[in-house]
Amino acid sequence: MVCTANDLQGWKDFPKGLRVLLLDGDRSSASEIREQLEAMDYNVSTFYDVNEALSAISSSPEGFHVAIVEVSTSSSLGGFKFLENAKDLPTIMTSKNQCLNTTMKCIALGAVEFLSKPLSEDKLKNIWQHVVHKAFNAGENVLSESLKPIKESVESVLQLQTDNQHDKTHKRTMSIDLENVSRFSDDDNEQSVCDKYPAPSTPQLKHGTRLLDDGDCHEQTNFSTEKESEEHGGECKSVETSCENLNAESSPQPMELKQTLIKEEDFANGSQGERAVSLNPNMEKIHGNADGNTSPKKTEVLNDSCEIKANRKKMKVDWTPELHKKFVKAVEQLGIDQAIPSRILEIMKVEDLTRHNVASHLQKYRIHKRQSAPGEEDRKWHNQRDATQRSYYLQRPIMAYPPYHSNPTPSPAPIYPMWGQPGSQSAGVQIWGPPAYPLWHPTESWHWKPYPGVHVDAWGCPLFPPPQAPGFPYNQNVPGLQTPKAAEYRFSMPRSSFEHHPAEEVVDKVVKEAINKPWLPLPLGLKAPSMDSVLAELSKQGISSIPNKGSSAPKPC
DNA sequence: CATTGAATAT
DNA sequence: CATATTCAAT
Repeated sequence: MVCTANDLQGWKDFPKGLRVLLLDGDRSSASEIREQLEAMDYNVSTFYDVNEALSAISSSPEGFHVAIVEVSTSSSLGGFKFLENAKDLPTIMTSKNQCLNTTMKCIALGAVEFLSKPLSEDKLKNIWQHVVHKAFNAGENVLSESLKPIKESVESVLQLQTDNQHDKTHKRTMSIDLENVSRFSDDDNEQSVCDKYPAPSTPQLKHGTRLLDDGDCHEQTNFSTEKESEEHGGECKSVETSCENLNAESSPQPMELKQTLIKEEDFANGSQGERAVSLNPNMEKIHGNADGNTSPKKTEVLNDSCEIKANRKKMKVDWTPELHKKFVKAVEQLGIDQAIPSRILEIMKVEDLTRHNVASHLQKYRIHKRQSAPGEEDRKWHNQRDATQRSYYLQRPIMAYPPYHSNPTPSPAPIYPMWGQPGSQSAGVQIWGPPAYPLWHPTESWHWKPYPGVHVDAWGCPLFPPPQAPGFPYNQNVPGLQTPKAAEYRFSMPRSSFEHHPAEEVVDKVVKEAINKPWLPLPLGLKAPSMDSVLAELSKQGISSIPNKGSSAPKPC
């Protein structure tokens, strides 16, 4: 998306050669600034006198893209004069003393930005944005010749992005893209805003975006799944084309930000396709499905008409296969008992995913796990009929009621399906570890969108429980259908744990686990004792009264 | 007050 | 449907 190395690459050269008019009465200051600008490969023309600068502009209207003008208290006249006479040139005012009044006046007079001195590379590096902004927001008629090439350049870059974005992401990601874009913008802001005062080069961005949501900014979602995590930094730049220009005449009360909010719906709906906003009418995202499971990339452009931009509220998370994969991986890594949203989130490291997002997905994940036979490869997303019917079936054996729940009624209740398995990476051995639950293969089991399960139907159908272990919930795998891992498990597991008696310590562990976590299914095919039997056992032992909850469950002798 | 999982809404 | 949001319990 906006931030990939490639994209950035594309951007990198653009500002170079930008023609900057520098007007500063203080020679040393001027040369200092000039150096900084030139360090960024900007083409700087220095002037020490307003009139000279203005005449230069008039004699060469297309000679400059942007101006940086000093407006010191002493010679303020010059600065403002320039501002008033060079309205076609995006002008950035600078001053050593940042008095609010001066700042406001500058802005009111049409300055695109006010930067307090000393100027730093940080403050200067983004000045090109004003140029782009101008290029896109000025009416075609007003667009000076010098800006056209820039506009074209930008357009081509954007177009490029679009084209390049074949990677991943889904179709409906468009909306997300938008998200991204704005998000990045924000980032930019944050960065610049961070360093002390507001020296950001993109004032418009600020208002535009922020105010709107802060409240729920956490809800963001963007993913470029994978990679981006690495390239964070602050290199991403986004073009902002906000519409609210600072009008020269507006008086000192810039605080008036009225922005147009866009309802999420706009995005949601619009994102379907037409919503491309924009600069470039034809910008759109392109799907590319290189390899089966990757999805297309998103792309976004912002429109220049005054309405897009900001609202980046929370868009829906698109659980692409990649993302889901990460999710699953995390879940597996954590193991069933630790797979909680916050942890999963940590492991996934997908920026902007929220705990809520994960929780929600986790919920779905668990549900699916529950429904599909525990050990297999997923399958069936479709025959819900089957799924539903079977679900109870499958679950029942696995459930472990806490002892006091005697109620033998087949309620779908407290079952905790093992949708996640301890350690997928750890070979079979691990299985024996702590939780010691047999692995069934949760992970892949969950076939995500891309491919429908293979032998799906055949699979965990409750109707065809594995011959060998009707009562053994973990063994529902049907021989031919399992994945290699599953098969492996099948062979190794049964052997040690069933054909022979498991080692004592193993049993201990398992029992311990079972006691500590009564909500989990009992391992080893054990069934929870019925209340009656428990009571009976207790009375045998001379215990007639039950403590009532709190106190731990009766140990399975 | 933060997290979790389930229920419910969109 | 797939996600998000809300809710009740920890």
